[in-house]
Amino acid sequence: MRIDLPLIPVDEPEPCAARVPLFTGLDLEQLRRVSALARPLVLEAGDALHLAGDRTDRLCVVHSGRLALTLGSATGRERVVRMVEPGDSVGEHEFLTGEPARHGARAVVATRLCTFSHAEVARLLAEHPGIGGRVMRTLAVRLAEAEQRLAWERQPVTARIAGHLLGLPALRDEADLVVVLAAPKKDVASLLGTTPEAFSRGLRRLADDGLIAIEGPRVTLLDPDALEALAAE
Amino acid sequence: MRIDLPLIPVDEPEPCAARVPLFTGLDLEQLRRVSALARPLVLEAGDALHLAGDRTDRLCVVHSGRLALTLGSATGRERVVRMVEPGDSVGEHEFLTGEPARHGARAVVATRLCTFSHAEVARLLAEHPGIGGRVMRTLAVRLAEAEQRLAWERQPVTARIAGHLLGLPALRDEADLVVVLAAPKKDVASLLGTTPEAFSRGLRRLADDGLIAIEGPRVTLLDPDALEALAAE
DNA sequence: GGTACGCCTTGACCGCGGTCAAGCCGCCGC
DNA sequence: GCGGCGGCTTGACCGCGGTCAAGGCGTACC
Repeated sequence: MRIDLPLIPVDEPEPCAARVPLFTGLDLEQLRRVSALARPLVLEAGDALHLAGDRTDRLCVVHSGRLALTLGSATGRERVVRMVEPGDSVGEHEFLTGEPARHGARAVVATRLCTFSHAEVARLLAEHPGIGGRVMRTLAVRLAEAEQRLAWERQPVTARIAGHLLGLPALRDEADLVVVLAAPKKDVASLLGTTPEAFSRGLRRLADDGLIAIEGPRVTLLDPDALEALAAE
Repeated sequence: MRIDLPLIPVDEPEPCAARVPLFTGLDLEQLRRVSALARPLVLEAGDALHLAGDRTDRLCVVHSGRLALTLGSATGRERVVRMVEPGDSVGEHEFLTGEPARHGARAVVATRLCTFSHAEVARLLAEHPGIGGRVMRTLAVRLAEAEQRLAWERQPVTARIAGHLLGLPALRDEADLVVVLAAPKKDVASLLGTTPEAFSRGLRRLADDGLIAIEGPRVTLLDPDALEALAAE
């Protein structure tokens, strides 16, 4: 279910655009003008932003929450290929190529975003050349991540899990590092290219071996070095 | 073994830069100036352009031949994650982020390329804003391809092979479509995320089922519809 | 010519992980 | 409360494909 309320008024002290890396470098006045173009959008966990094949004419920037981009055959066998984190954007491919969306995009937790029409983005790009450079860098980094995952696919599930856990933002809890899974386990499993069952068993094995401790979505990294060794194969 | 001869003199009727999509849109005079900056390079099959971790300060455009970009652990378990075809370039990530090369790059057939220093590329980007857009689009398309492959990884080997064959440029030979594998089979296997043995068996099964005929690297697509059905899962 | 090497194929084995099924649990609505 | 549902876990099964090994074949080099 979608709600179309302007959650982030443009006359807030900090314009919404200021929070997204895409627009760093713009001065305050420019940020206000950019923010004025944004149309806010709120998704609840499970809501679809769009489906694969949809025609979309908006570029979306995530402010809080998280989107899963899925790809797959019509017969339900879909896979999460990327997570869109706060500060990230989605829809560059459609903007740059004019094609319909190739991913499905679904909120895995409650998510707030701002959307910009393709025409507005094109104007922003023309007026502020620095933005183009940031788009390029973002795309290059995403490409590197996707290819990294391709190379990981051949490794055993436990190694992929270890690598994934190490890549999550970690909190210090006394002597231990604690991470929180960014999405329901079935989605994390899909992102890692496996099934919920195998993911569950993989976590289990790491816990049995004393490398981690599991409490729901919270995972304590008891032995980061051993996890590194596993992930590096 | 590398040879550093200027294979493509800058005073050729058609400047070398004219052949690469990156520079389409520049006029003849601009193309000549760009081409004057290029340093040509020739690789034989098997030669490495650079290894993972190398510091590189050049962006390379492939004129003919083909590069395999590999990623993987130090222990020899490397995987081909992308092929760089004529007209494509390699080194954008390093140019945009300043990091050392994350892929290894190796010629899978004899390959001619032109290289540009990062400083020259930066100047070209600043002077010709249109190039930036093409870089973005190229990166977006590569990203889409990488994510497509991620989604394919869960399918059986024969399905991935079918999809790969259908993606190759096809020649008409009388009533049949014929494609030629772009690299030694072991490299194609790696690109598809499997082993030479499984790839060989997969091709065999498709041939036994009458979908294709194999003559060395030449593959005749006897039943494209059935291949499509397989690839679509 | 002979030898050696790399690529490809085929065979045999077997283990990881996908699949199906059942059970548990928390959450939500009635 | 109760029932239903969806997410997660665990168990059992087994098939795909990874691995090791051997052999054929083309090619390069001496």
